[in-house]
Amino acid sequence: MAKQYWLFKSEPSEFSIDDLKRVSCESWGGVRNYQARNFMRDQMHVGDMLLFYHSSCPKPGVVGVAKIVKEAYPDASAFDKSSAYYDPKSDPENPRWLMVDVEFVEKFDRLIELKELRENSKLNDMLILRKGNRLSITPLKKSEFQAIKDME
DNA sequence: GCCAACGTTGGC
DNA sequence: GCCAACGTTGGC
Repeated sequence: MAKQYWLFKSEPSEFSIDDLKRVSCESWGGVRNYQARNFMRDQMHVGDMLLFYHSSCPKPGVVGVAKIVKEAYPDASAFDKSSAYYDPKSDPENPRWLMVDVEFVEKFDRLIELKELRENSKLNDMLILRKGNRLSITPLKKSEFQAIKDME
């Protein structure tokens, strides 16, 4: 299985690259979008690499790298009434929502801002740059992953 | 199965 | 805080 590449968005006020560095490994729960879930369920494998992106903050952009260390499994927060991610329609017998575990790899020496991503012609097709894109998990081409790493 | 209304996301 | 874009819901 060829290694695949992803971009994960996170609001740094909720969970930042520094948080991931501190805990080293985190279960990526709370995804409540079918497209993003399907990526996890159907295409994500142990060893895949991901770029960590900070969204909804003063300086959105890519801040580091992580990798998948556990493939999709049920997101228990969907069954937890006290959780902000509780979904009464997710049946424990047939869980609707999934999560993966990600492990910290590196924090970039600098933030690669959204503005710079837009200026890089190698990234013209990147989903995250498309207007109105709201997916929290998007696939990346290897060339895009590499191009962004090279911008550091 | 259509589609209007509504809620959420996320950049600015 | 605004607003464009999108996903989801629910009435019909």
